[in-house]
Amino acid sequence: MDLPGYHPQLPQPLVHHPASYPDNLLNLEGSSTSQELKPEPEPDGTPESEESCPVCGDKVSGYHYGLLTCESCKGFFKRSVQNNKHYTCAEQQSCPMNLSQRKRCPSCRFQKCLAVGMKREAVRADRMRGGRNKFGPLYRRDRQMKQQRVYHQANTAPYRIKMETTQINWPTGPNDLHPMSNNTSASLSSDAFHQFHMYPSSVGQSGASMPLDCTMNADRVLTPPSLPCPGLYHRTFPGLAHEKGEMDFSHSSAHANYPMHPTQSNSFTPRSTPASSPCSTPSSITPLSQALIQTQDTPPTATLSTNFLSQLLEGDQDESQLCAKVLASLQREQANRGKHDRLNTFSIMCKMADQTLFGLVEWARNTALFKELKVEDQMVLLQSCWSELLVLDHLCRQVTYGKQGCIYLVTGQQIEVLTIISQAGVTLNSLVSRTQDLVSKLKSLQLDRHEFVCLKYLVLFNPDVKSVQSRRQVEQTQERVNRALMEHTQQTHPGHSDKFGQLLLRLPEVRSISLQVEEYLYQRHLLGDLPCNSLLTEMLHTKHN
DNA sequence: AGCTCAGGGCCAAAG
DNA sequence: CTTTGGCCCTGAGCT
Repeated sequence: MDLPGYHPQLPQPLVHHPASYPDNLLNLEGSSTSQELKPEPEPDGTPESEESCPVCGDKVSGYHYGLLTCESCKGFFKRSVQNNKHYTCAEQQSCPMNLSQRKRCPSCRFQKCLAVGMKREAVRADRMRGGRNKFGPLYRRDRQMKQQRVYHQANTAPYRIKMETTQINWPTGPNDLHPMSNNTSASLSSDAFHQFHMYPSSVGQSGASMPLDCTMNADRVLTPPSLPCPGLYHRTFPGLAHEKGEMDFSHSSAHANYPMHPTQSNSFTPRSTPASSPCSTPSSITPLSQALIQTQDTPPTATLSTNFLSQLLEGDQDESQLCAKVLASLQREQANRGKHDRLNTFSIMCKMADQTLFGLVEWARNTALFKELKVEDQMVLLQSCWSELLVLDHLCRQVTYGKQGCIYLVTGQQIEVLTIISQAGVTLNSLVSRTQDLVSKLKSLQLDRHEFVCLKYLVLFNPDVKSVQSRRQVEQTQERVNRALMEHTQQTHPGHSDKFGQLLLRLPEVRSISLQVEEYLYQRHLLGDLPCNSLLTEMLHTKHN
């Protein structure tokens, strides 16, 4: 990836680089990618013919350099690699990529090609024509699996449920639980998040139920739910009780070996948020402005303190409250829906992100330094860095609570990374992988809470954002936070003189991941997969407009 | 031997 | 002039 230089302006969550490419190609590359962008797989047994290119959305013409792409992107990628092109983006490396705009920015197009999984090594150095490359057998296996999937769909129609953009089948036997089995093929790989929950005890019998609180081990066996705060998830949780066992967020039993949030409490009463009822918001008030307005009256939590760093930390969010708030919102959402109108997993993830985002806006608005800015500046800064803040928030959660090999959700639930990697599509896999790599680096740096908050500030107070009016003020805040971070790392890690630099060096990757997240979400948004009138969609719209 | 299909080349069209 | 993208050729691997 062509990472942007460090602009403390830059972020979301999930991603992996297949360790040994050929073995992973099957589910992670071609098929899945195309499916990620495609509303419905074709039931006629020739799904590829109608799939859309994961780079630009055009019609695919076959497998090219690792995955199904269109002829145009095939040619573009080939020329780029053969001629050793080095493109530069005139914007912020986040140009929209679709059929009509793919020619505008070759830099972003090439980056997207790489991001979705096109392989440089598949372009022959010797330019020899014809023949088969080393990926041929994998393409074939992938295609076979797709056909099996179509066959499977046709034969399990009564148990088929529609999940986000794909058709998901319940497994019908033990073999179906294998990652390489038919039901985990292309259609499933579009989004890991609706796959690793797909195995309730009454498999195939209850299409409406979608347990979100269970993880699966490497052998695809359903394991007990992994929840950090059992009380929050249990039926007896205040405000969440009596939602019936079929509720996705409450039917699991509490389990003993959950990590606990250090400040976990069951007494939290969820506040209502705009995002909890997005469609009731007046059209003239956008979710962001509403979020800004709503938090306007909250008392300042950051008072000028002698210790600048402590001041920065004062307004930081309480993880357990956020967790409860998100859960409550999701519970309400599901409760308001009919039995056959449950949110699918992708929508649930979007709701989680949306609530998290709202919390981040709330955090920003409650900080003394941010309050000093004009509302217009607050808006543009948040619009510029929201996804980076989400990524940083996710990273912080992983470093703080995450267990090795697991992704820790804001709801306290955990997902095994291997499960995602074995089933997710290219984009999601890439995101999960990159994010997990970053988590490892940050863990090894022994990042503490002060440092995370500083990174959030550095990202938020970005003087390079266009149309910032009080640029000098933003710049000064950023410099001040920068100094505070440097001094803090020198004090807490005197033997690790380069920790400060190492931390800053992680920010370009945060930005790069965030851009990939935005692009992925936007594609899903174009397919109508994102909940309407949410803060998340507003942010996506703002950038793409 | 014939078929498949992914990589490479060609070239008109577009910019 | 360069870049794009549709079309066709090639040839290893498969049946």
